[in-house]
Amino acid sequence: EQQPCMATHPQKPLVIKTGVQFVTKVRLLVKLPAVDYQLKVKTTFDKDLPPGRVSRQFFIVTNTTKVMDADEVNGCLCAEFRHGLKEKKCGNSAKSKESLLFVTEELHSLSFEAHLTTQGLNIDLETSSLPLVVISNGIQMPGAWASIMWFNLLSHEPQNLGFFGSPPPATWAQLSEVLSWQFCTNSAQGLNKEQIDMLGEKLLGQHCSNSDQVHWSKFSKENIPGKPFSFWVWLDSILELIRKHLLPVWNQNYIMGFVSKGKERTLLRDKESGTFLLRFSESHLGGITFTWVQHGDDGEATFNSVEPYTKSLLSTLPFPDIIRNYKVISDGLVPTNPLKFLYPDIPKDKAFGQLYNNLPSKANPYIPSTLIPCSEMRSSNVSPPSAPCDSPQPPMTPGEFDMLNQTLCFDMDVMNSAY
Amino acid sequence: EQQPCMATHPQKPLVIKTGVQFVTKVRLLVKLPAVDYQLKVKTTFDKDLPPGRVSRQFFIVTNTTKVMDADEVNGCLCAEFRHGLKEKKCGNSAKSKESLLFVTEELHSLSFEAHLTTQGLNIDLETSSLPLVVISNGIQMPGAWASIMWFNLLSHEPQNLGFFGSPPPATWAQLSEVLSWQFCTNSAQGLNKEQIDMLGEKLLGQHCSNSDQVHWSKFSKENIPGKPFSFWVWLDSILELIRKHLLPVWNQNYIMGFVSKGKERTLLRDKESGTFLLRFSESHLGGITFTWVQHGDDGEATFNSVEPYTKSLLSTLPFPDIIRNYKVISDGLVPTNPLKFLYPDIPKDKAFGQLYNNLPSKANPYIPSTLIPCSEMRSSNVSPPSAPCDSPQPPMTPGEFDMLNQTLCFDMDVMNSAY
DNA sequence: ACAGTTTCCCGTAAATGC
DNA sequence: TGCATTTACGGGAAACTG
Repeated sequence: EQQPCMATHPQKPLVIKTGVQFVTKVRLLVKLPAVDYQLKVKTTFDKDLPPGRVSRQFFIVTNTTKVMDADEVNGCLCAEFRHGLKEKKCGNSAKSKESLLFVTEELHSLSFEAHLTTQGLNIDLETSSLPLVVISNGIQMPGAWASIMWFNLLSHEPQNLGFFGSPPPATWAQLSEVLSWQFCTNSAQGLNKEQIDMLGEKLLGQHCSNSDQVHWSKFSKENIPGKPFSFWVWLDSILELIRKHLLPVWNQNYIMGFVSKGKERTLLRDKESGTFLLRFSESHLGGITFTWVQHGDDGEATFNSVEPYTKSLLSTLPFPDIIRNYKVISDGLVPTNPLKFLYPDIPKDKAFGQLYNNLPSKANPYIPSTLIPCSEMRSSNVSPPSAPCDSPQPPMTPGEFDMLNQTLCFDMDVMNSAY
Repeated sequence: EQQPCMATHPQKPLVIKTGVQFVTKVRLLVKLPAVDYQLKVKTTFDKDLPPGRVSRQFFIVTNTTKVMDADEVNGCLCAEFRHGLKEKKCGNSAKSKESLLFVTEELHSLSFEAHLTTQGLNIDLETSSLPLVVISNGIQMPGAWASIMWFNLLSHEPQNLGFFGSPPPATWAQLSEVLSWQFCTNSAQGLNKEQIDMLGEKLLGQHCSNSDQVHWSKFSKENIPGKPFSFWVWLDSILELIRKHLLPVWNQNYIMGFVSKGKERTLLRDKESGTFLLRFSESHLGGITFTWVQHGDDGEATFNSVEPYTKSLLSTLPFPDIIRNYKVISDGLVPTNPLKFLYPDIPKDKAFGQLYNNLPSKANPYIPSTLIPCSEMRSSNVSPPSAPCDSPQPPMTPGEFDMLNQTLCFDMDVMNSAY
C-alpha cells in the first residue's frame, strides 16, 4: 500500500554522500476513501539497526516528517523529501568492530512510517529502502556502487544489512550481464561477446566459462596483480571516461575497447597499413589509446600504440580531433598522420568526420592555434603476437537489473497493520 | 596593549568567504605581572554596526570566546581563533537599502573584547579590525579585493564603514603604486614604467599624468568601453594567470605584458625576423599571446599574434613548452617555429631553455605523444603601426601598502579602561 | 527578464584517525 | 608509518531573488 522511491546520485542510486542532498519519495499505493485529516510520513535512518552492526552512525539533518500530498500525475498520496545526512560523532562506540570491512561495504537503510486512522480503523504503515551505502567523498563512489551491484545481484533478503560479512560469489554469467548493463546505463551501448570474453579472461584467466565463480574480493577489493587498483575500479574508470569524454564515439561502436594486445595484433596483422583500432588502457585508470599497423617493404607488420589519453587531456582536446590530427614526425620529414582506416576498413574521416570539432575560425586579429598531438618516431616498438579470437556479437540485453535503472523504486511493504 | 592579527585568504586578507574558515589572532602587547586568572577574549562580528547601514547581517558559527595563551615565540598573551561566518537570514529588514552598492562594497568589522581585573584595577580591553568584505563565492574576490585596496589607500578613518557611499578618487600616482605592488605580492616582480604607462593610458587615456584622478567606478565598477569587464577585473585576471601559470616566466622578466599593439610594432619593426614579445590579451580575461615580426623579401615587416592562451590550455601545456614547440604550417611544407629571439635579441632557447618541461620519456610499451600548438598560415594579418614609447625602468618599490602584505596585522586600540 | 548574489556540489588536496 | 576515511575548499554551474 505504500511505495518509497528514491533518486540520489543520478547514475548511482542507493549511494548517499554526506553533505549532499538526496531525494526520497514515498507513495501510498492504495487509494483511500476521501480522508478528512492529514497523513504524516516520518523518515528514520537506520531505524532497526542491529546493535554494533555498523561502525558509523548517521542522522538526518533536514526535516524528517512531511504531510502526504496528492501526486500531480496519478493523484495518489505522495511525499517527497530533500534529505541531508551527517555522521554522528559518537565516542567511537562500535568503531573498529568488523574493521575488515570498508565503509563502502557497510549497509544502511531508510525507513518511512505513517499512521492512519479511518473508519474506526487504526493502521500503521511502514516501509524501508533497499540497503544504502553512505560515503563522504566522491572517490568512494566506485566502491560503493560495486557493493550496491553485488548486493542486488545476489541477495534475496532486502533487510540483510550484514551481507558483506560473508558475501557470496557470483557466476561469471551473472556478473558479466551486470557489467554490460553498466555500459548501457552510462551510454547507449552495452558490451559485445568479445569484450565480455576479454573481461572474463582478465578476471578469471584464460578458458573461463559462464559458470565460473567470481569472488567479491577479486571483483572489487583486491588489486589486480601488479596494478594499484581493483578490477572494478579499473572498469569504472573506463565507464566514467566514456560518459564524460567518449560518448559519441562509444555509441557509434567505434571503440573496440576491451581487447588483449595479442588479439589486437592478430586482428590488425593482415589489414592495410594505417588500419587502427581503439582500446582502453589496462595499465592506467581511465585511459584510451589507438594501435595501428604498418607494413614494411618486406611485408613485415609493425604495431604502434600511442601513450593513453586520459580525462585531463581529453577535456582540452576531444578524442575525435586527436584521431583527426595525430601526427608522426620522422626527422626532417613532413609530419604525417598514420591513422587511415578504423578497423576493419572504414576510412577514418568517414567514421569520425561528423564528430570533428569544426572550429568556426571567427574573424579576429589573432591567428588561431590548434593543438596537434605528435609522436616522434625513432625506433619501432614491436612485441610478440598472440592467439586469435571469436567474432562480434550484439551486446547483451538487460536482465534482472532493470530495477537499478534510472528511476529506481523500492518495492513496498506494509510491515504492520493493527486494529 | 592588545593587537588583533588576521590571515584569511593567503593573498587577500580582510576578505572573508562565508562557509570557509578564517583565522584571527589577538595579542596583548603589554606584559602583565603574573596574572593568577585566565584572560578571556570574545569575538563579535559587526559589534557597533550602525543601524541600517549594511544590507546583510552575519554571525560567527564557531566559538567566539577563548582563553589567551602564552605565545610560543615571544611569550606574550595570545589567542588564535578559527572562525566561520554565515549570513543571518533575517526577513529582508534593511535589504534594498543603499542598493546602489555591490555586496563587495559593504564593509564589516570584527571586534575583540577582554576584561581584566588585577591589583584592584578593572580594565576593559577592546580592539577591532580594519574593514572587512564578506563574499559568498570566489568570483566575488576581485571586487572585494578592489574595495580593500581602495579603502586602505584612501581612508584615514579605519572605522568608516560607510566609505563606499561616496568613495574619494585616487591619484594615478597612488593607484599605480598599489597596482605594481599587487604584482610584487603575487610574484617576485612588480611593474616597470612602460607597463605602468600603458595601464594609465588604458584607464585615463593618452597623455595622462601622475596627478590625474581615477574614480572608483572607473577602476572597478564600470566596464571598460566595449568590454564586458572592468579595468580591475581584467588586471586581476592577469595577476591570477601569472600566479598560477606564468610565475617563472614573469619573474625572469620575460613578459613585456602591458604594451599597446601600436608600441609593439614600433619595437619589433626593426628587429630580426623571428623576434617576438609576450603580452597579455586586452580583449579576453586572463590571456597571454606572443607577437613576432617577419620581414619579407622586400624588407616589409609582417606582424603576427597567436590567439591568446588561457588557464585551461596552460594547465595542460605550460607556456614555455608552447613557445618551444609552436609551429606554423604552410601547406605542404615542413612546419617551422617562427619564434627565434625574445625581444630585443635573446635566443629563444637561451631565455626559456631552463623552463622547458624535460619529459623523462619513461621506457614503456607506448609511444609518447606531445601536444604541439600549431597555426595554419594562409593570409597574413597586418594592422597599422603606432607611436613609440619610453625606455624600461626598474619596478616601483612598495610604499604605504606594506601593511597589506602577508602577515597583515591590525593596529590595536584600548577603547575603554575604567577604575 | 535579468543581473547580482547565493547555493550546490564535483573533484582534488590536505588533514585526520586508526 | 601507512592506509582508510573525512574534511576543506576552489571553481564552475545552477538556483535563487528582488
